Amino acid sequence: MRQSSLFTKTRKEAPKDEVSKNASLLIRGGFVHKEAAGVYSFLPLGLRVLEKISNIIREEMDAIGGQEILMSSLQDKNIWETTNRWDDSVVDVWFKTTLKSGAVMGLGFTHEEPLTRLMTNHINSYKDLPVYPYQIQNKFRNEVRAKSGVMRGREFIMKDLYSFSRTNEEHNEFYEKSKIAYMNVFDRVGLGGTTYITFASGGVFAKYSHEFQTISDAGEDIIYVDEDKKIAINEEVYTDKVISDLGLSKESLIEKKSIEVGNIFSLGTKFSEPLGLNYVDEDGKTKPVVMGSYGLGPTRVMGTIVESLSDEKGIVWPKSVSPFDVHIIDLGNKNEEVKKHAEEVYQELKSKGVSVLLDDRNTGAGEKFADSDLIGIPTRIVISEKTMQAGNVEVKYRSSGETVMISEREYIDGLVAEPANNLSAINRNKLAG
RNA sequence: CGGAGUGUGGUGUAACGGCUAACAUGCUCGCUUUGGGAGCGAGUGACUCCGGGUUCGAAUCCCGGCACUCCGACCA
Repeated sequence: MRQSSLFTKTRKEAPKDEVSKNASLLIRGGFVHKEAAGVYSFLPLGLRVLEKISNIIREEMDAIGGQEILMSSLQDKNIWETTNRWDDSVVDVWFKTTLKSGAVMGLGFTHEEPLTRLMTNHINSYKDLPVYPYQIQNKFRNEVRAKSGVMRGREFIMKDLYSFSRTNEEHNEFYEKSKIAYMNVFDRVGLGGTTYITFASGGVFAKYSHEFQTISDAGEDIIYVDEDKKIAINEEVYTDKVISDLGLSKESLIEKKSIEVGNIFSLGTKFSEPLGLNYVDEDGKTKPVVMGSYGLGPTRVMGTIVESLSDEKGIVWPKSVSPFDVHIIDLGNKNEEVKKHAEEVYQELKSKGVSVLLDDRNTGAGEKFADSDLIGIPTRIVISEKTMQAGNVEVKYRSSGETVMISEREYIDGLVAEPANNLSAINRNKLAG
């Protein structure tokens, strides 16, 4: 894409009412637009990042048997009354709205109820199980206090997968697989090193639920991390008993602030029983389906990446989620030869399947560099009189700041487009096993 | 929901109760410049969040509302 035609502009200063680092940088870079507290629109650059994150999640969910669907946001109140989750005194984050007829509907904050009911149309026999539908969809939560930029919004995007299994054993098997899939996601988006599987309160059907917590000062949660075992305990269940149950010792646990980027729950038959989601087993008996739910928010992941990986100059996107692979800086404003050449390199890279943002604007070099740092594309290529005369390109890596002069031909020929699906072999094997 | 704070051109700021609401940035035009937000000049752009009140006079003081931010509580 040509930057001259990109309708968003960067800003030197963030609006004064944006304090959080993620919103400040995302707004300055032109990734998002704030509509209201906790409500953000995604602009071209931001949407590209969001789609990349979502696609990574899709690949990992599909790899463990997920089937993507898209459910409605408007929710039928009757079904939520069945499980006693309609009343505002029980669930205080509902947005509710009234139809012309006078009927009241809700805007979904999660989807256990409607999906469970939906699945009664499709699950009858043990032969129909297990099954793992998921969606990536806008969720609405009427938070009393939105905060931290895109991290805690009133409208946000969430991937929610629900598992439907015959037995607890079958459920547990999938539950363990989902942990691997989740860690794959966080690895791939660049948060692997700082994200921990965290034990949290489980509810009626399981001793624990599991959260995926990324260490960050911008976080709202407190967890206790065991660095060696790569697991953590949420403050809410941090007791001597839990520590010893998990085979950990207090001495090796370090208190950290963290961001909850995902969580998975065993639901047992909490929803299948009241909503009548049963199946006939091999023995001819009717049994309730065993369920689990698995949440992961692409918008929050995006915010967490910004919080974790940005520096004083701007964002530093990992390649896997960057809006573009390469940022070409064309310094040939007054030199048609240079301009033309930058255009040629742009076209050639595009033809190789490399996604490129070409800064062809007629502005000063300093502004181009500053914007490039802010936008945070991992690889920057500078094309100028200097580089052209030498037959070189200057390649600068956003994360390290390292600059190399390299033969242009050699560099272009060496570039290979990212494969659409780049699950690592290691992760593949883990899943196969 | 408790507490605190803030609302002034697109953005960031200034203005004792008193002249035509100032400065920077952005944007437009011209010239200059071209490897780190460069320069000069000319323009453009604000019913000072909304509604009342006090006053000869309100961006400024008072009341009400709305919005936003922060701290806390909350976060199936």
